[in-house]
Amino acid sequence: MSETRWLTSCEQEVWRAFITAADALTDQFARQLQRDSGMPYTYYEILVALSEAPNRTLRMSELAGARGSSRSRLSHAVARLEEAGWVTRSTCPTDKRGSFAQLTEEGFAALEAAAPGHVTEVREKLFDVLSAEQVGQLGEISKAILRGLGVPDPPGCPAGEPGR
Amino acid sequence: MSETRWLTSCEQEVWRAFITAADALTDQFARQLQRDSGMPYTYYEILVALSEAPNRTLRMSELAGARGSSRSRLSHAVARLEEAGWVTRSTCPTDKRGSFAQLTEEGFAALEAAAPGHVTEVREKLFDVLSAEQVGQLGEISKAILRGLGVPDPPGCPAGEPGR
DNA sequence: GTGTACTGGTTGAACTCTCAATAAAGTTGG
DNA sequence: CCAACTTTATTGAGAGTTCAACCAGTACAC
Repeated sequence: MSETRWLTSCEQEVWRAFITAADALTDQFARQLQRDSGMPYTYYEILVALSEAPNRTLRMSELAGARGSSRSRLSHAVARLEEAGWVTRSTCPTDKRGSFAQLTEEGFAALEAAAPGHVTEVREKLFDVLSAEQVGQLGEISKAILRGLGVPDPPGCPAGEPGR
Repeated sequence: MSETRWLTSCEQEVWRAFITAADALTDQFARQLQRDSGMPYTYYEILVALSEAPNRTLRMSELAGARGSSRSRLSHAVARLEEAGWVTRSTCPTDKRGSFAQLTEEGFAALEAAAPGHVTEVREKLFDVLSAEQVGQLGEISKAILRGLGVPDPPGCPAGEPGR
């Protein structure tokens, strides 16, 4: 054990600004979604993940792994989503321990209804306040953090592509 | 109402990397604190805010405002911190509606015990994985986001100060 | 003064998340 | 084959957050 390497005042400032901004931002999005679409942000993410999967279906464990969610959390969440009629569960025929979660039409409709408001919020509160250069920097910084945490980052846009 | 301005694929990638990184990072810190010091991150922040206040005392509303916490949340949290013996409450003599929260010696000791582990985590998982340039960029980006959200950012280090 | 509105803070219920325990199905090695 | 282990998913209790409702106490008006 060595001595604690304390933060310099500059680092402290950056740290506080970052944690405050990240927190306020996620809070903003969570509230917007809850208010306008009646779903927590984590549930929205589940619906998004399912909507992008082949046949709009994923194993519970894949769904949990897709974002850093625990199995337990997912069980509770999907139970709730099933109540809402947005997802159905079925057991895997080849491995009877496993469960599939599938997005229903209602779930997809709910997602489509929620998406515009959410995207608008992300654009206004994040991309509109940053320069193109800063957006690039933020991407690099985020990836560096993810690497440091041992989270695999998805491959992406090779810096210069027009996009969409 | 105009058309939704959707995200380009590059923007999507940055957005996901950012939200994932911010999430994983805060999660990491929250777990580390809970595991090693038995307190949630928000409680740690409350103790920090109190420790920096004159006489280690703040009005409940100031404490709530200091970070984006609701009054209700603070009431519950401080009630819990009082149970733990880390904070005491007293009514304001000039305005009998108001309450003061004051950090106890035990609370200060708990904070001092928790700080090194937390700071070490912040250094390893954030500052060690970024270049000095990126740290500066992250500071600017965070401040821009805060401005966009209407959150006043504290004044700071004028770019070039050695720090601490 | 009394009525009205506002502010500071607390409370309770509903909900989400975490952690530990559990059940059930699959895997491995003698 | 069967016992020990691992994996997949669920469950229940406990803790924190949110939202709405709620008391005081204060401020402003007439």
